[in-house]
Amino acid sequence: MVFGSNLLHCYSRRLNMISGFDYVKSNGLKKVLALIVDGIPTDLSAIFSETAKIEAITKEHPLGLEIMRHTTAHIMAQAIKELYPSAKIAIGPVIEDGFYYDISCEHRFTPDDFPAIEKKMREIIKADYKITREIVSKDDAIEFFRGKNELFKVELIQDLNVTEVSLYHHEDKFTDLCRGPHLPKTGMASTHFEIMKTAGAYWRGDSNREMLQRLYATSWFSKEELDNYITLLEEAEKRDHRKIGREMDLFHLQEEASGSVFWHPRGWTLYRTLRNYVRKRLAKDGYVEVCTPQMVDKVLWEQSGHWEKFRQNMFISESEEKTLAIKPMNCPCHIQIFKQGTKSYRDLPLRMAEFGCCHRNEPSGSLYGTMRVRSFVQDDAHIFCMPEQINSETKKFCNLLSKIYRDLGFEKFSVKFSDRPEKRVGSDEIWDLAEDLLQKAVREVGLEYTINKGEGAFYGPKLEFVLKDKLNRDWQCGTFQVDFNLPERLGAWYTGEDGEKHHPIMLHRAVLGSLERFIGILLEHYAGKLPMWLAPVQIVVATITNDYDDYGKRFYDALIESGIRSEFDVRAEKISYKIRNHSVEKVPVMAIIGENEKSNNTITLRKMDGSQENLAFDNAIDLLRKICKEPL
RNA sequence: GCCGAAAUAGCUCAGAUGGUAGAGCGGCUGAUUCGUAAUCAGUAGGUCGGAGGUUCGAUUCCUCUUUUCGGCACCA
Repeated sequence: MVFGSNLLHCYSRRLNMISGFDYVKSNGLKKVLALIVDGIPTDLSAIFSETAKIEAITKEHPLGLEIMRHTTAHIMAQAIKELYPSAKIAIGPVIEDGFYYDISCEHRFTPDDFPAIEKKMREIIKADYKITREIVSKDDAIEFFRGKNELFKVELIQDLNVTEVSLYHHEDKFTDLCRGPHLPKTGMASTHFEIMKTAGAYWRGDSNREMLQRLYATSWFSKEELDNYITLLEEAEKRDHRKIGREMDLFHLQEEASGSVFWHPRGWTLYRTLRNYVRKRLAKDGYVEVCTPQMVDKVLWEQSGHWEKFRQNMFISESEEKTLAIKPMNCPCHIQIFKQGTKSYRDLPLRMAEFGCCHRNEPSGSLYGTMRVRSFVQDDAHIFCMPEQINSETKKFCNLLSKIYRDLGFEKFSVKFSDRPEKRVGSDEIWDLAEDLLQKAVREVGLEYTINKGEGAFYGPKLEFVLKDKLNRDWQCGTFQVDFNLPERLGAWYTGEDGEKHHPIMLHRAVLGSLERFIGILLEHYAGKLPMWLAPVQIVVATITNDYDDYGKRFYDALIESGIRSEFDVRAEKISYKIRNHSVEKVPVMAIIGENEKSNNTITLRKMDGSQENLAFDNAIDLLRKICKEPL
């Protein structure tokens, strides 16, 4: 049993109650930020039964950092209120790596304001205000915040389904609505914080409501951790695919084609290499590849439901009397192919793939390099099958996906299982069956997964596959969706073993998602240093002086003959200049050719990390052929 | 789409209370022929994102607009 109020203090003896402070003191504990009492995170000021199960939260405890950051968020709000008394505070939660506070204020915050706010925060920490928790009735709390003109707080409390709420006071300087727990004193908050940026954010995440100013900040217990975090951000910035794409001359974007990528020769080589690799993997798994129209009459989109559900995102065109839409997805077209002729259960499963270019009119504010574009190609396929084939197709897909991710250098990925949403089509029996089969199949493959409750597509449950990159960032790429709906809407049938007509089940699936986005992920994951088989230029042959150009040419010709993507650098430059040049371009290997090589009929292969080996001419070719081979 | 910021040479960036712009790298030309991440010299690049307005004069001030960046919302 946990009580938040000090009013109970006087009864504590008689009821065998003890306060958190007493507990800490009597157990000789130090540097305790908060407690966990019978499993519930609690302030040190709390009073609880002597028999309660207690765990101390220190800096080392996972919750310690979170609680400290939360208190720091309150301190930031207090600082802002002191500097800008008219500011109204909304919410200030802890997030990964820090916290933010949403504020409504006449003053427009800019980074120039940060030092003053930070200074004020340090003053508040130094003043070491006591932080106390108070339980008040909902009505009192509403009255209190209304009196302070904190109308966001009033709205929050009104919407809470409780009779009492807890307030946190920084002595008489500042009060916030909060569930807690918090540090006992502002002085225990770390001074290793930094306000990072401002941004707009809708009140309660609703785009119809007021846009507030959000101040993001980070905070750590030690300077070292703060510095590490800043270094990590800098590292991420260096890996930015837009920057690397420019440096490696892979692609560009420009005003006149906002949201579409201009792929340069090197970028397109990477693109084709990736696509060909996936093609081969698909072929091995019994997929067939098709190509369907770019523009399709509105009528088809009306049948599929896209016209109703997805129209704002579609580019529309016209021709004579007809309204056409540029396809945002391939699925309706694949059903058209399925529908040609008659299909029997013997034709199933039919795995139909297409690297079709899709266009979606994404909101301008969401565009981001090649990661979020308006025109893109997915490694898309639809598997037409019978219900009893869902299990084996799921397993087959999961195996394919694991192989592809591993080949591309992603060892870790997680799986989310999204089950039936509230708004859905199809009977509960069908959903039971689909979820059951899908879940059973993932389990049989041996993949761990988490449940994403109610997040399935309206037509069926789905699996989502999330990659972890070298900076430990998550990227949702793969998807596997069970669809009972579209084949029916668009009139796809097959003749079953029973001689009756049935609608096939359609499995929508992609491993990489959009190739544009995936290439962005690859570039950031590898910081541009792509594995040999993906590198647009695999090797540059560089001579030390022009005296060795003939010998170098022989090697270069042999490389080209072997299908290795090579360039030949015979500029009258120093070898160190050439090495720097091609290192910046992230070419994985250079062949260095000078007197030593020519007179011994050898080649020196130098990797980007500086390591190198000297090999006989033919052995060098053999080695390069081997290491340039795609992993199939 | 919303809030905020930004847009100057191919890239990274500097600059002027309003008098038509500058550096480094890169490019080009020449010299250098060299052994592991920048050889030297010379030279050419700009409607200062676009359109209007104020002004004798605007890249600079104002308005609109496009795009980009950071978030929010969106991501069937």
